[in-house]
Amino acid sequence: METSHSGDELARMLATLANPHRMRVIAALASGRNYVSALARELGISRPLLQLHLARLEAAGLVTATFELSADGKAMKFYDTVPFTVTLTPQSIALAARTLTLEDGEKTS
Amino acid sequence: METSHSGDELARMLATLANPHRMRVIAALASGRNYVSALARELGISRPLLQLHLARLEAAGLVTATFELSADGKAMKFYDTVPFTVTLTPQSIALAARTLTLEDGEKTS
DNA sequence: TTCACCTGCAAGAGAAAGCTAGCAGGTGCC
DNA sequence: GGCACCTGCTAGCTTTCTCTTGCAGGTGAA
Repeated sequence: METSHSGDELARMLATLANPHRMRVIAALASGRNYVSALARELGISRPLLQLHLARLEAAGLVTATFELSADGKAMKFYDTVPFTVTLTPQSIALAARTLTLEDGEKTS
Repeated sequence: METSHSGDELARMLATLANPHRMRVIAALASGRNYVSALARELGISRPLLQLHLARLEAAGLVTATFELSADGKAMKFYDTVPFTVTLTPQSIALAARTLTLEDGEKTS
């Protein structure tokens, strides 16, 4: 399930993974799905902070969210990891760098 | 030449790679070593800026620097890429997350 | 109703990253 | 000397990231 990424996608993915909290979130979800509040308790961080990191992980395509109703009718948002495999080498980075957007005047249209 | 990294090392490596300029530096050096000023011209960025990024890349262990004297006696700093292979999966991240430092009271000594 | 649980959002402060401008040193060649 | 090239450093601004605090909504159970 290897995906070919554009340079910008790869950069955003790496920036997203390069954070201790988000690494721990991936680690926690890799051993089983969970919902936001329980995950916050498990990781020992505040729920708003976790939601911020989950939003970034989801934006980078590293986790997915599913809304479900618990047995007693509570609306709960479950998160899962998205399987991915990215191999980083000088060559793979050189390849991705070819498709990087010019941060300045990108749109020529 | 795969290295096993601590969680902190991996995080710093990812943070270092997650930058368009630094990706381009890796790309440029992957096709051949070069010295600072020439590399700055090739990439179209200012020399001080490039030096900043090179320092970060070197700190993350992704490039190495070698001081050499050119034929006409100029002191020139040549940079090379360090071969590396890092495979990123939810599992590998979960493994690295186990060795993450607690950003707060890390030293118990 | 009150409590315990679930969710979402946003303002504001503090910390870190990114970049420029400008200074310093050196060499060799005309 | 003056110019062209090489290197190194840093003060200071701007932008981005990170995190807390505090508010809003909802449900079911005692």
